[in-house]
Amino acid sequence: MIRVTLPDGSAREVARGTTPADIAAAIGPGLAKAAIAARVDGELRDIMRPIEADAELALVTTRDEADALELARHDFAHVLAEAVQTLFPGTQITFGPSTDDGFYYDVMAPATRGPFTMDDLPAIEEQMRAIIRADKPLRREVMARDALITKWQNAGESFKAEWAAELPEGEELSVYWSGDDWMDMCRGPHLASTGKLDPAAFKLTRVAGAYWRGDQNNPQLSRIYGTGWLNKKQLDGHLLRLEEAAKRDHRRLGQDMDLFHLQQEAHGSVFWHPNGYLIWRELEAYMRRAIDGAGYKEVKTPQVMDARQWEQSGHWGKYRANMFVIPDEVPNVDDEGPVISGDADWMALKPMNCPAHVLIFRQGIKSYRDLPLRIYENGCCHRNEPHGALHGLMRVRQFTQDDAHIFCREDQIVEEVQAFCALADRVYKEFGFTYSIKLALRPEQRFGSDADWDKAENELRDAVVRAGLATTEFGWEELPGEGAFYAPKLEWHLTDAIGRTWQVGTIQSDRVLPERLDASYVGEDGARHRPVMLHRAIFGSYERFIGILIEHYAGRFPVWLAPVQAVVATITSEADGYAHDVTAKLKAAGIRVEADTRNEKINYKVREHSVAKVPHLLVVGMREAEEGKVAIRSLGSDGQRIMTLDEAIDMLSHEATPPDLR
RNA sequence: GCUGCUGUAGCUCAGUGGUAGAGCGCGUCAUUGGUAAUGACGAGGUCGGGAGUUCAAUCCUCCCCAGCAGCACCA
Repeated sequence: MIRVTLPDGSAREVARGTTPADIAAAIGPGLAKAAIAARVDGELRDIMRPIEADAELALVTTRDEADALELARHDFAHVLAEAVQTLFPGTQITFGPSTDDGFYYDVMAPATRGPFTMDDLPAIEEQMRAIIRADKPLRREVMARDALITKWQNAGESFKAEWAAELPEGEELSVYWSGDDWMDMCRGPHLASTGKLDPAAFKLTRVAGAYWRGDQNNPQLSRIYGTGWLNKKQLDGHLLRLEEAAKRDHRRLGQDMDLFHLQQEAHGSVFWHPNGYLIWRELEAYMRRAIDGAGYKEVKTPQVMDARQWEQSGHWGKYRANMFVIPDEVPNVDDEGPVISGDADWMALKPMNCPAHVLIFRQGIKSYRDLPLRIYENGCCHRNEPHGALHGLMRVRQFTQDDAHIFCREDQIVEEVQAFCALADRVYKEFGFTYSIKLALRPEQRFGSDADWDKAENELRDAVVRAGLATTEFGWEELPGEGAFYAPKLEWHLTDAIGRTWQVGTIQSDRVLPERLDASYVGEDGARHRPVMLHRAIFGSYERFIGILIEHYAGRFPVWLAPVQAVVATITSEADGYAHDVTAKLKAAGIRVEADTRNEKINYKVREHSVAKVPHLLVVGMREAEEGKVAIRSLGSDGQRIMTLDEAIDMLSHEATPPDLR
């Protein structure tokens, strides 16, 4: 007999090999029906898996949503794989986990056909439903590793065989049977049968290529994605959320609101339209006020530098594949087009600003009294990114960073990092973001001794602790192996209005580049010392940050950022004169305002400016003209507020004031 | 860069082996209307680029470019 302790503290003596399902049945028929899995000593397990020793047992029901979703999604993935193999014999299966909103399975289509496409999905979905309706029991079986490898090899499942062969020798591996005719190697757990899944709670969403084991050098498989839930209501809710997110897509809003465009002749580089560039200019002005107040000096450095400079900084060796390289020569003017002689020196567009900032530091002789020296630049960089990586404003080939480098002494690092934490905190809050901070620790491939890394990691950790931000409330987390090769880094992850996260800000300490580029200062002792260089950014890049803001605000920018802050719209042409007066006064008060005196009905104008997300619409007809008032209709509200022109100017001026100036 | 899909008017999209169509937008005219689309008329496209098959290609084939989704990449 073994002793099983339940969450309420009660214990039961049961025969060895009793299953959680047996215990649920013994407790009551309601629980027997509701229980879908079990936690045995904290580990999630099949409800039909026998308990072999004394244990703490908690039965899992669909009310334990996180566990239930995880189980269901994992099962959906198995059902997907079974369906694909049933429909397309010869397909090899590989790996199929659950995801944040569903599941996927990577399969290798049989050689007789190409990769799977979207067109295959409806039939696969139908087959999955058939498997669910058949309510096939999911049975766990333990097999010897070697027997399993042989079995996979015989079945022509080379990927599965390869994988099993990498698991420790002599280990027993579990497989799961779906009925008696299909199995997959899997650690589990699973629901008791396919019928526990809701056939209306999943949808296959897309097909994409994915490399075997995530390695570019391996064969590419077909990854079939699905979204999976416990019931149809959850699925519908999820699909609705996806639609809502799609409406916020910055590429769509960028076009609708006439903010920017991209075109193939300059792919990966943004054409900013007047409306979009107004947002940029406001952000730039905001950031200048921020860095001026925080003791930074702004600089501007060359776009193109000689390759020798990049060799010295190390970029030529490590980063050249992503650099735009240009010959320093006058092109021929023959009809055939430019020919590169091969004799010219190479130059390159800067992919980063750091070396140029070190070169500024190196001009003249710096004293310890000059430190910390904080050099800021709205630095326009070019990086030749893999074409498949480009994405709207989020990943571009030309971008402008809010980039600064702080040159300081060892003993100033913690203080500087702490000050940066405070600055970043203020900025992110003023844009309405919450955030978490993560510390990316030393990677496998790195420069420097372990002692140096201990020191560098401690400095960053220390600063965040002292800033009081290293708490779970701020999502503090340490990420082993994620640091840069020369230094650990702190990362700021923003959470936007609909709960998505974006990594933007960063600060990292660097002792490598000052060494390579021979930056030094004269210390109190009269000797030369190496400064430490802190690389830091808050927006990350203007392009990406604006993209994030568009999605965060769903295009409804706060007034201070809105490209057009107000429109004065007339009801009849008799009010045109008054409308122009109002517009002129608002302009004089610094409001970005336009007059709409077109020959259109007020309904039309209201609709158009609402769709364009103009924050305030000032409607004027003869009534307002005679009384010197305006009727303000604000975005997001149906009503109107009648007020005098002076009151309106006060209100708009206040709202149009950037948060840091209020 | 890899796999798949897509590329037709400014935008969203139909469509056909015999040199193209809608809605919105744009222009003109009428209308002066009180809070989410007034009506009529009109202009506008060498159907992403190149090559091939064909009497004939926007449509079929091949190559290239770009976009989308995912993968890989993002010191």
